[in-house]
Amino acid sequence: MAEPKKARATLTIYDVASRAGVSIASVSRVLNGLGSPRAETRERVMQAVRELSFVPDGAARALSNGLKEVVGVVFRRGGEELFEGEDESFLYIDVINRGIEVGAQRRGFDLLISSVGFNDDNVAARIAALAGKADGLILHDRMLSAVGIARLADMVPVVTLAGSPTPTSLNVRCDNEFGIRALVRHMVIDHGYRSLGYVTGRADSPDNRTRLRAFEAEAVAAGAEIETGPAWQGNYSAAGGANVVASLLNAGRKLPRAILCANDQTALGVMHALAQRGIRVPQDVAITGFDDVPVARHLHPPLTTIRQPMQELGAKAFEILYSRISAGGGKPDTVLPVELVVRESCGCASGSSPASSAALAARDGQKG
Amino acid sequence: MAEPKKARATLTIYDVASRAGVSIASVSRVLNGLGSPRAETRERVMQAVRELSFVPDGAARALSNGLKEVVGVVFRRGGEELFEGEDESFLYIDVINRGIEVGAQRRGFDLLISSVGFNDDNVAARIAALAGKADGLILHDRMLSAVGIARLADMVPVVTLAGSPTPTSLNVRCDNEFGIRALVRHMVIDHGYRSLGYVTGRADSPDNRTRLRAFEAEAVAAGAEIETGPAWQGNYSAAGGANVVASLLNAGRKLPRAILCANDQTALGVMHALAQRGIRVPQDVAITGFDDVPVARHLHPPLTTIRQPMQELGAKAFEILYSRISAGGGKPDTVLPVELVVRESCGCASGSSPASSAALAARDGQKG
DNA sequence: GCTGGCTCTGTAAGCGCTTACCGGTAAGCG
DNA sequence: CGCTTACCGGTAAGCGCTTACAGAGCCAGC
Repeated sequence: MAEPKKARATLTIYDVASRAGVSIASVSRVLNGLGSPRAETRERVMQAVRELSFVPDGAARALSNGLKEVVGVVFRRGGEELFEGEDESFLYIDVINRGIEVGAQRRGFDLLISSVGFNDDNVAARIAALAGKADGLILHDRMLSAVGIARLADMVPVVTLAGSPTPTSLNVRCDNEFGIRALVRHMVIDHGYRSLGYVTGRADSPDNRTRLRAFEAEAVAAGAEIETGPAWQGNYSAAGGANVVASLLNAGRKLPRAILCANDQTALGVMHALAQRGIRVPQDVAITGFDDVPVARHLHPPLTTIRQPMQELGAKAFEILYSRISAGGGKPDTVLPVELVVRESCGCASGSSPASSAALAARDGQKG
Repeated sequence: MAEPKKARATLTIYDVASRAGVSIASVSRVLNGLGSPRAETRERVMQAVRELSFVPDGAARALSNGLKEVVGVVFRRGGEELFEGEDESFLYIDVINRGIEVGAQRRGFDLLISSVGFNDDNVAARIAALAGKADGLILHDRMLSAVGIARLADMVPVVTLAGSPTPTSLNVRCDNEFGIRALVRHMVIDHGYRSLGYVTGRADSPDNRTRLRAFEAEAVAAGAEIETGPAWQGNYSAAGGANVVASLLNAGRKLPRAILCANDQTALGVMHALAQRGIRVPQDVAITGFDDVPVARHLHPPLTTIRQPMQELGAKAFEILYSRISAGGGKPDTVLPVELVVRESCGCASGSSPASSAALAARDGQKG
């Protein structure tokens, strides 16, 4: 305590070395557990490190060994008109990020995150700046055009989420098609609903297109009537979902018996709009989501949805990026399985068994 | 397009310089907008940069000018037994982080985030590693002991959230006391509830102690009966809240007319437990939260709570850290105002005016 | 026509770390 | 007892950038 506090004039490995009476090389070796320093040497270094509260500078380290141990993560922040002024839009993004973090920590990496506003101007510049600070980038859905991604991947390893691989970037996604098919089968075969609607996500999302196509194909195959088209265009936000219902109703259209939503947030908005008109879920209209975000189970009624292993998705994305960083190469497109989560918004009773012929059939279909 | 792709053998400023036919100093100056390069020089550099897809290395830059433009953010991830196996626990943390990010972006900083599991062993080491990669750290509530924080602040500028300043670290927090007082007054004076319970947060949280004290003081002042004690000990998680209610009920205790919860997550758990027992909110028991997390308005009934300007809290924390980084010094303890948000869980009717004598009185009390 | 003063550009010295390489010391062997 | 072998530890050369300093043109003025 008599120790006069070292002035905040950056402490370096030289300070530690001189205090311990050894060379900087020894300090470095002790700190990194390399070589085989004598016990005494090690102890003196550790002692000095403790006394000085020394932490090696990450930038210098990175510069020296060419590895920053940082992965950049870019995602889109709210942006479009917000539902009741709030930003629930980042719910699922955060779950994925958590997964990335879990994977990263296993390798001593940290996450450098940067969210992009919907109408930020200098997006490319910001992402480039981030790229300079990281060893690789993970891009959430819809961050950049395919060209933009390809260009970016020229500078730094890139993994996209729920997108498509480019010649230089890798991609990880969930099995959307299977999920939608399971949902449609549950609604049509298990519940016997004959008319289905589908509120889409943003038109520019690959995931969205895949889901819509799967919906149409499976519904037709199951012999149900479907409603789609411009009136059913949502945008992955709760506000988008609410809008679709409001417009449909205002136009005097009759709602189908069941409405599948492109994601849980959309379902949230749809249910909200339905509740405002006094339409009951699932008695009048059954609703399903997609994602299984944390709040899905807390809705009234609890939302039947497709669970994407989002945390795993993030962890996988990191692993792929990591192996690309350290070894190069890597599988261009990785698909993760999804799972039907039956709750009550589809019309199933609380606590009833979710095991259904349709779900199983869909699953078999996937396997076969 | 004939251009053979530069091999991924890190592109440097030298490559750009030789391609543009200028020196590396000129490249650097152009990239940073320093000096006054001739238009032709600038153009040639930019051209080369574009052609090569060059991005300057952040580590080298940081090493050279002593600024990484990175803030480390540390927070605690779920950890305790999770409510229905999910991690809603990071809801409010993410809002704060978003605020930090907004502040950071204004200064060209990015966020390096690292969450700490509840029983991770090497927490101090991980935080130290993070410190090495950042210019400063923002620590969420309950990350480290006061001693640990002080030690950390020896190495790097530190700002804590909802904690207390130490001789070397700064702190930013919300006005908990005012919030609790406003809530108590609303319940006792506006609604006339005579018996109040308070489900606490984690015992080791400064915020929690402040809130509990304010609750007791204000309730007594308002002439209400209060219930506290070990049976009311929560832990800021939904599971904690649910447990308190379950234990109380199992012990045959009668619940007070109104229950204030240490935060929204706790309230979520309490309401869930109440619903399972068939106890109605707010008819049988009124509930309030604290935080106003995004889902609070989507609960049934919508949750009356205290809105903490969490995003602003984050932004403020960054600004304070930034000025500390660039200028040193800084206000040790910053307090942000909070606001009563009246919804329905307290017993107010949907859409009724929140303006109340109690809230205003409490506000006046604060001003005076 | 030559010099002083400007402007722009290049050279080189670090920033704090890792690590290849080499020298010194001690132990092992003939 | 002298030389080899092994083992530690120290010296110094970068990693890719910024920037102080100095040099090279160029114009204006005497």
